Amino acid sequence: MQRQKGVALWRQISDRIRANILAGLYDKTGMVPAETALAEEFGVNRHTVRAALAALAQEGIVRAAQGRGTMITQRDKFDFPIGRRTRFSEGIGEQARDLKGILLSSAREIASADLAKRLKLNPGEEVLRLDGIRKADGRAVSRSTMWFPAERFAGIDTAFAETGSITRALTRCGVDDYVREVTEISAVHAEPDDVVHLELTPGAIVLVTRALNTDPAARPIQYAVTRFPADRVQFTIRN
Amino acid sequence: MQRQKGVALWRQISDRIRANILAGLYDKTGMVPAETALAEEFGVNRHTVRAALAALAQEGIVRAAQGRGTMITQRDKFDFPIGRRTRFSEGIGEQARDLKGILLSSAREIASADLAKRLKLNPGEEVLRLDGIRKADGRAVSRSTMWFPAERFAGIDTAFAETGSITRALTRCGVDDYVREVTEISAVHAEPDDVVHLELTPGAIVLVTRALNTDPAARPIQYAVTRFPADRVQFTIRN
DNA sequence: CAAGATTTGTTCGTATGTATT
DNA sequence: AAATACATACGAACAAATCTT
Repeated sequence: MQRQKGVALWRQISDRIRANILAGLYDKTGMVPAETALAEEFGVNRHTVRAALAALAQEGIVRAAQGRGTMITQRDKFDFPIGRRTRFSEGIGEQARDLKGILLSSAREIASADLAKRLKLNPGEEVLRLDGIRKADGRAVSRSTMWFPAERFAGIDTAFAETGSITRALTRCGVDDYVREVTEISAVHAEPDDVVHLELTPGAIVLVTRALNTDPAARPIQYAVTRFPADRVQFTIRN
Repeated sequence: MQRQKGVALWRQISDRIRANILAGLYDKTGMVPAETALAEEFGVNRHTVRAALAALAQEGIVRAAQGRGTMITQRDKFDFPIGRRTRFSEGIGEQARDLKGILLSSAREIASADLAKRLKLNPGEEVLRLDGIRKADGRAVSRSTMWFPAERFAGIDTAFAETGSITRALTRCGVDDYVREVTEISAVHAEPDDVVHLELTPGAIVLVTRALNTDPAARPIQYAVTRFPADRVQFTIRN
């Protein structure tokens, strides 16, 4: 490896590996060669290769797994429209063949002060909390924690588990229509749980939405915090 | 430092430094002690401390500068509303005292195929490109590249430079009103230019919006790509 | 299933370069 | 000019997870 002055060695190596990936050099196995092999190839220390790979992992281009190797992870982005009629299934609908929601866990709990305010509940009232993930074509595209007023939506957990769709689960609870009142969007680094459920690398980016849905009478029916892998999802707001 | 089994040393140290920062231990100087000092304090190698600090820099909690030290950077988030009437100055308005837009550079160029389509221009028509940053209370909150049809908006570069506001610059060009047609939101890691202009750490998160504004007659007047530091900004969409 | 080989993850040591004070 | 502090790079060793034999 030639030492260009002013550019760190690991950066140069990172650029070359990225170029190799884009050129399809490793397409057969879908993996980057072992760190020791790359170190030898570029004539540098294994640490230097690791720094280069860490940068690529940051970009979401590769994903390292202990004992297995460093896999290449390149995929297209889903576009997720956000608006008054936002519905997950319809939004992703045409972009994926296989779409499913999976209920991870559910619980009945007392609403926190903040949550009670958002859902316009009285202090002490109970809510149903549902944790779930959504997959499109086998790839995890979101991870949600949702809260519903417990009294009105008893049984929505099983309805969601069976249908895999919030819209259909709400229909079973007598809500034929609902609208998205407000959506907040922010971005953070992936937490350990994100890494597991969304199949990300530590340090990857997660887009976070906090959304309130109401029924046609403007009564809050659901508050949801959803986390999306930023390398697989973007949002579109049409006005 | 006690070796908890199963948790990497640098992670434990990272957690302790973060706790120290949140506890206000370093508030006097606003800086973390030097790496060598931390290494001695925790009884580990300086590399291990560097790994811990790198993780905190990733989270946007600290920011290292060669030769100077590692500074603590914690701040509140601005909330940026997105909707049909989206205007930067009004959106941030009440959240900051001092707000200004700074023109970095401007150029007249031929619209790319993609851009011409978005602005509904004929192939070969020219556009004005403006690059600028916006600061709120002295902190950079966004970095934009904006394109305007060159013919209709001649002189908007100087108008923006003088007023520091797109809305006011457009008024000077005879556009009294405009609406946000569509906004795309995604998130990526900071590029070198982001690090410089938005005062970020490498690896920090940047929220990217791509927006199209039109005049009341639905004619496109501006296409803008804006990059926001995710640790300082979030978006809200009200429906 | 067990043992060994492979591959990434962590930690220490050491040295030198470069920017800032 | 000198001291300080972060940035980069190499070497060695062992741990942990995974795969192969």
